[in-house]
Amino acid sequence: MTADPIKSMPRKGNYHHGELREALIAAARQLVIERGAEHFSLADACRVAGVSTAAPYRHFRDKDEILEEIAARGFDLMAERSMQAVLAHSPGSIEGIIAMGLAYVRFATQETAIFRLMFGQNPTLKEAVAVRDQGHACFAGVIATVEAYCARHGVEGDARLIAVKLWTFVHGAACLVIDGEYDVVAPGLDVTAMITASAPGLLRS
Amino acid sequence: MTADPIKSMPRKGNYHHGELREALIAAARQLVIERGAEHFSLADACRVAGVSTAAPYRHFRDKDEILEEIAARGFDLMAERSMQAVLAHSPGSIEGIIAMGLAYVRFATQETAIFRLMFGQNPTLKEAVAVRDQGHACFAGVIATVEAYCARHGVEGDARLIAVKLWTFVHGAACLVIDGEYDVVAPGLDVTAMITASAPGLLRS
DNA sequence: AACATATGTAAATGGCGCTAACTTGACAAG
DNA sequence: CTTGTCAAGTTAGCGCCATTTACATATGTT
Repeated sequence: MTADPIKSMPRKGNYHHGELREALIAAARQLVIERGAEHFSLADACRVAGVSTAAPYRHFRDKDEILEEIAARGFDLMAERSMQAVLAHSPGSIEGIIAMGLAYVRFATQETAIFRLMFGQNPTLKEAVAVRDQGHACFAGVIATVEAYCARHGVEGDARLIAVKLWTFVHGAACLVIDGEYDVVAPGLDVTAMITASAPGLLRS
Repeated sequence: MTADPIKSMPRKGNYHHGELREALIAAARQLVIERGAEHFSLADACRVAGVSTAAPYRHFRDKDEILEEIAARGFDLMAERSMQAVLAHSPGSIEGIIAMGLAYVRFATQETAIFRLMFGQNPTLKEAVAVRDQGHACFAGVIATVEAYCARHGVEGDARLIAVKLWTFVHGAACLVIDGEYDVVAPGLDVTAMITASAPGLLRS
């Protein structure tokens, strides 16, 4: 009775999964992407991972904690994509800053459900220290890039404030794009062009 | 047995409530404000209104429809507040435009849960025609105000594009403020000052 | 070999969204 | 005044979900 050929299918004969934590995160992430965070059920993730609905509670406090983990990794991914975009251009150039902003919006449109999870969906998620730290680390890259620009172009203003302005504009664009708000109000708007055109003005002071 | 003094308390002796639709919207709105849309349960709204959990289905398709109604009225309220802010200043002045932007952010901070409901919480909500229409009407006021400014100051650019830029910036600020993102990354940031300082640049082209 | 611990399961609880079938009250027609 | 109809309530129940409790099984240490 050790080997039940039916139940052993999802994990290969092991009573213990071995990597259930990662498997659950992967399953949950996929389900969030497919159906949105608000229609995500932990029970579904368990079915995908092939475990009982009680199993996650050996690895996570509750449903929210698994979402926090996904959000935190989302910040990682976004920081990585942004940095890749910056590094494709010469250091301290405005092209690098624009590329970073466009990467931000691209991330929001490509990983919409994750982006929504990262920003504001659930107020309790923001309390999570992990999420805050990742968000901070992600933004640190933006600051550094803007500081490089200011240094190279002799801008007198506070680099952090300029970075915050850029972030504000780009974040607003990302939110409005994924919500389809521009479609209602300004159909056919070229968001890329808008950001490219607005960047110099936002960097001026 | 016509008058049951116990059950008649919430509604005054009527088997039929009479204004249940409005009562449910009011109860739901209050609960959304208190606990956020994701922790709102229709059953709670029923308890507040003093009816059974099946009662709402005589007035709403499902839980989402009552949230749609609340979101749509949120756009009304926001449009009203924005217009009040504009009208406090001379027509076509930059002060009016700044006041409108600040009113937008103030709405987000004061009615955070409603604002979150209006923007992006639930993708299915956006499909609702009522919500789209209200959003459009709300933005129409912004366009008109910006057009008045452009006309008075001889700005050559497309008024609609300028309005979209302003909206983008202010929306980004509103989202980041209510998410507490500025606290993490730029503690003590004066959002009002940032918007006031950024407005002239955004209006330039 | 025996035990402790980590990690799984099954079963149960309580809440929710939603539906079906029944009931009540208001109102119009005769 | 009775009667029939319809809108708008109710109760009961289904299935799903999050979470907990008690139990079972691997794993690794001694």
